[in-house]
Amino acid sequence: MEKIEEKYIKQAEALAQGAEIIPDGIMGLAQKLQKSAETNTPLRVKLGLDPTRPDLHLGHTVVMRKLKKFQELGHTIVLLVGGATAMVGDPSGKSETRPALSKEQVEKNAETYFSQMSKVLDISKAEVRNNADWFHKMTFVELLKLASSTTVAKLLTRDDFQKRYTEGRPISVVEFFYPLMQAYDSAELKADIELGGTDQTFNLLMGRDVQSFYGQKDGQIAMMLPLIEGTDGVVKMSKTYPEHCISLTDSPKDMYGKLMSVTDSLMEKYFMYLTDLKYDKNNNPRDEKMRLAYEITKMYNGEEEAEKAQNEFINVVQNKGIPSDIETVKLNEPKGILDLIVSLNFTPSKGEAKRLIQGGGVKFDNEKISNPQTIIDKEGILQAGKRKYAKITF
RNA sequence: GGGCAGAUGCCCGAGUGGCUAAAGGGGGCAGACUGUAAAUCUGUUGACGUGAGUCUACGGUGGUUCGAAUCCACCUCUGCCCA
Repeated sequence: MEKIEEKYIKQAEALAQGAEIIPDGIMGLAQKLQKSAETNTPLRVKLGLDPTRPDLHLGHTVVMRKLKKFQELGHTIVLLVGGATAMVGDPSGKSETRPALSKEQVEKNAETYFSQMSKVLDISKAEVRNNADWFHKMTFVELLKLASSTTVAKLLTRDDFQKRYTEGRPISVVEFFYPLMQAYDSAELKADIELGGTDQTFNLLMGRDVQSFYGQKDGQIAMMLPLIEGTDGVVKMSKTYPEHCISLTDSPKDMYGKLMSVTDSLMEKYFMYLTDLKYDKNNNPRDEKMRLAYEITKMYNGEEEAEKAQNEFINVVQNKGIPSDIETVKLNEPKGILDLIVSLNFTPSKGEAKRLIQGGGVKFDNEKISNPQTIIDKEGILQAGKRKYAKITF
């Protein structure tokens, strides 16, 4: 390895913050950076996108924020839309083969993706590719060639394959192809760096192997970022568990609220990976969490919305007030409380509405309703649970 | 091709003829408390019905039985082993 200049090491250190890099850690990245500068060629930094469910959540932004740093240094961001891989589905243990998406659907989802991503990155400067372009016309013989680049033993070293194999759970052959496809993309794109979550380690490294199999000597390095846990603080934020996700398309109010419901112990991580702020453990944790929620809401919705969301939270949650934007429902005649709750979609069934009442979760004009037979025949504010309100008028 | 094991509610998982709308855990929802929608504790978690109760549900289809998630047959899917 040739001598690497100090400034590239510094740059690599800044870029690598919080990430794990294979091979050669920071030096591996520094080397890439130096070579890029010497040859005056921007690095090609790849990120794969799964177009099946285009909603981005805060977990995705960890990687996107990193990409942005590369972009700011003038490198090329290559966004790979997995139009073909979407048909396979990344092995996640419980995944099944996903339904094939039509070209139109993929494009539509990709659009949704980009509009959300542009809150973090400059999409117009990114190179966007779709692996359907090469996989859809790959011949079987070419596929065999790709398959010959690896072995079953090697694929089985991947954590979740190994786990499933030893536990006797199913592994579809098609899932075996997923890492190979992702790796082939890297060869096709001549990627220098590929970003992903730590769960992508195997796939990212496979990219190097496949690149060299196709004669690219200086293969990509893999940059892994930690997965952040969802609002429950246990399971990673993932589309598989939408209830724990904080989506970029959540309303500012929801985003703020969900952030406030994050387990305390997770705050430091959120600060580090989702914002440019630093967690101050000397502060009251609640105030720190409010600072966090405000900052992130601001990043994706602007200052004004963040302000509103915060005020709303203080009003509704901390002071147990009534939300400012509640729906007004006009009734023509008196209505039973159960029917009313269901018709407002506050609960999916009358049984559940009844349970909610029995649990003490329903109030009308701030008075607890305990009889499920109650008839609502006057104006007032109906509250079901802690988040659902409606103003009833006649 | 053959043998064995398995498929249960949102998820995991117990149950092997009536006491089972189905233990337990997770998650969800709610209540209490609090420094927050955190943590902790408690309750609740198929639908309809005020209620008694009725209906739907344990991979699918049939069958045995007064009665089946539980027994039988066939089918589908999955795993393991043998060839």
